[in-house]
Amino acid sequence: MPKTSNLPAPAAEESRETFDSGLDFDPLTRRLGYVVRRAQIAIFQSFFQTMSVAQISPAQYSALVIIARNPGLSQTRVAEALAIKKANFVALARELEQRGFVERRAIPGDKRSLALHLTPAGKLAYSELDRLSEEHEAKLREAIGIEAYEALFAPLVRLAKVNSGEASPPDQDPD
Amino acid sequence: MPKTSNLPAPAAEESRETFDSGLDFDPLTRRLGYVVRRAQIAIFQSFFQTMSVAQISPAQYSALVIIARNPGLSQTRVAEALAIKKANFVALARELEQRGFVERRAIPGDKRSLALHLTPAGKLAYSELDRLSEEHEAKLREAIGIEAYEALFAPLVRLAKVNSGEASPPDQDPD
DNA sequence: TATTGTTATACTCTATAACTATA
DNA sequence: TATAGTTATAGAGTATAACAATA
Repeated sequence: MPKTSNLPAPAAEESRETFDSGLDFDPLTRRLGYVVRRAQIAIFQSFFQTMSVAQISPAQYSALVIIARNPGLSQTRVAEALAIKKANFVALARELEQRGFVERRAIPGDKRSLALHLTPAGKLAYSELDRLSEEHEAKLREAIGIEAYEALFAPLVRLAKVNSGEASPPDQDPD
Repeated sequence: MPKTSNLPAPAAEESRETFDSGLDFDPLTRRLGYVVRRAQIAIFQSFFQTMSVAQISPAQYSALVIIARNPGLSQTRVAEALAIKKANFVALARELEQRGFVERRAIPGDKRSLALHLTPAGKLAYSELDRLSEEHEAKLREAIGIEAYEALFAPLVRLAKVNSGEASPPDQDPD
């Protein structure tokens, strides 16, 4: 077992943590977008490693979660939930269907929509994916400590909603 | 306040903040990769809005910062610092050169390398970009509060280094 | 008219291989 | 042989427009 270093977090003060390569990253380490992007890339790489046995991408996994927890949604609704354009969700849904994880059922009321459900095989795969992804979370927790880990979610979710309402800055020139 | 335990416990309370659309996002809101990705997308969109007057992308901005703070680096070194493949950095560097922000100087010692420097126009543009990007940071700070904002950097930088050393998990089957 | 699923398409990012000129 | 800059290329991811079937 790797030693659980629960030292009181580095505290960030004046010696702000930076990236390797010994260069001056100064303003960048204070640009949240840059730091979040670098973290996201690293986390996805780590995710691919942990999930490699399951051959599942982050996007596929997120779609399976939404379908598993909200059975019967239409493709458009699932795409909206994931903030994916419905046109781009077609290939993703088809892939999941061809792998036998997802079924598209015709709906009585509306002949245009297709209701998405997990197949029995999909449910089985999903429970394994849930276990693997939780294993991945554990790796991330160990990397940064449980308090820091837990503290990240709320602010990041709020950041994800930045822009949600606003569209036009101070001075707009309509026309 | 959540008690600081380092139990492998799932903790995570019950009322975790989630995304809009009223659907059940349950495991996803506990998947750091998903939350970080959604935040990154929103922050970049916000960045594009704030920086629209300067017509600069996050990647271009990050390159300008590295060149401004570390004058004389070769293209390969700048690309490495930004975790961009040197092949993909060519177009980026060329764009910055054509806009008159960056100059590529031949080096006396090595005829292969090109040393990158900001031009006077580049330095002028950079100071304006610095102002605008700081303005953007202020928006993000206001969105989530300054304490949460400040607390994000250190753990995210550490997350960005996940994987940096390790390549093979516990059980590997070489060949 | 509006909406669902779909196709086609384009544009950006990213990853790999290979070339050239130097070293 | 190795390295810096470059080209070409292929693969993802994403965005828009448009279409047929249905509402």
